[in-house]
Amino acid sequence: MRISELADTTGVSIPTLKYYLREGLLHAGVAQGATRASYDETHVERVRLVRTLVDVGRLSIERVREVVHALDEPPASRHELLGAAHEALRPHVTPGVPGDVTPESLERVRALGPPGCEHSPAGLQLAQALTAVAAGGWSVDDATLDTWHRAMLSVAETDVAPALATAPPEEALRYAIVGTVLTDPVLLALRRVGQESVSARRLGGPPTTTGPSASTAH
Amino acid sequence: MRISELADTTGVSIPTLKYYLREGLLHAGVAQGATRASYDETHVERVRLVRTLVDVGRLSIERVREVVHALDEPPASRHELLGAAHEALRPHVTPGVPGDVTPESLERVRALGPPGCEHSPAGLQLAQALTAVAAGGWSVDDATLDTWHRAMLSVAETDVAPALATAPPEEALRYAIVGTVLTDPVLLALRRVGQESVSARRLGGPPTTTGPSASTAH
DNA sequence: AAGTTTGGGTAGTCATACTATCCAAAGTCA
DNA sequence: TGACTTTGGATAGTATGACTACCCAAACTT
Repeated sequence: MRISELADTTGVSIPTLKYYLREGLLHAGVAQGATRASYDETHVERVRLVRTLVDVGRLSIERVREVVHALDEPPASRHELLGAAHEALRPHVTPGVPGDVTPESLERVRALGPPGCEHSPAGLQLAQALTAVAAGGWSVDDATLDTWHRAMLSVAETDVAPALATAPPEEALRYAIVGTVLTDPVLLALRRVGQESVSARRLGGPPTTTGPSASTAH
Repeated sequence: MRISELADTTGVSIPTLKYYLREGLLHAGVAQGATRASYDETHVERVRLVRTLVDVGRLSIERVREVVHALDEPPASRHELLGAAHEALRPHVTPGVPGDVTPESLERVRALGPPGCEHSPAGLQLAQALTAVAAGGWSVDDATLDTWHRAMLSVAETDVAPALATAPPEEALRYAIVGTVLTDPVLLALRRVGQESVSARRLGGPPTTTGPSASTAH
């Protein structure tokens, strides 16, 4: 497969592919002479991964580079695998604003999860998120946090598929990363749908603006 | 309060405040002569809102403008309020990639929620997210989606607070927007913490790299 | 009166993510 | 064989977004 075919099948332009090559997001094709190289399915798959991370996950090119480097050297042990995925997908922190966590937030994380979880990438992300909540003048009480924890635990039960345990490391890691990036928006959208349901029930109205006969124009 | 004081109390520089003024993110102060204007608590609060939306929510300036305009003209009815908040917080869609939804995705949304939900902002977001999942070569089966739906419904129960029903519209809308922006990252982090718990239990290891063979505790 | 601050405006900067051009060697088709 | 196309490799340019710098004259402060 030549670069033009790679461009055709992935829908990504040749200059952009060259850019990805330069930036180390895409491994080089097999050189066949000075002006020819051939690409295969692994390149198609990689390009699709990059596009998913960029378009859906809104990861920066730099972050995508971290992800693909992690894929090239996946951790040997199974328990490190999720940590690596979570590390790669850590949320964006705006430059200038410190990504610090308050001791209080860290303590809440410690109280919540299994022992040691406050040192895992996920635990750190939680602590940062809780710190941001407090900094934003908001608050989440312990009962609410517990409810949320249980809810997300039931989500996590469906996430950790057998594939994660049996597939070869690189594949399992890609599975975890792609699955998380693609389904995070689904969960957030389901939250909003749920809010509309609850609101309709509590406030006695339809979820959006119009009546039960649902014409829904606005 | 002069602009320099507003800058001091919010930690945002004067040029940036002027920029926000120009862009319509911040309402003008009360003019007191040609070269003086006074700002008050509403300005402080607005600046903090903008920073939260930008730093935590990663909203573009343009999107923030939409949010503040919505705040300036909050919908009269209570059920439109959540819709307005969800509309303002709709996820970023990359330019060039169509934000379309497939009929299949829309059908799944219709099957899931209350009648009419597929036309609400949240329902549309869900359909888009499901479409992106399929486009990314992933799949979410109906059982999983149902589990997630129930989980997020229990989250939503805690979200729709009495404050939303009793506070004046503008305040209720800000409450909904800020609350959602600040707590979305908490939920996603909890999901990851949950994944590490489940993985540790299933694969028989600690959640990350260290520690004793711990805990199916929770 | 000297110096500082403000509003208002224009213009410049910086980072990110691409695009565009150029070149010479290599392949392709007539 | 020779015109045409494609490629790899390199350099430079563009578009956008979010600020940041500078300037000015009219207040205001001391």
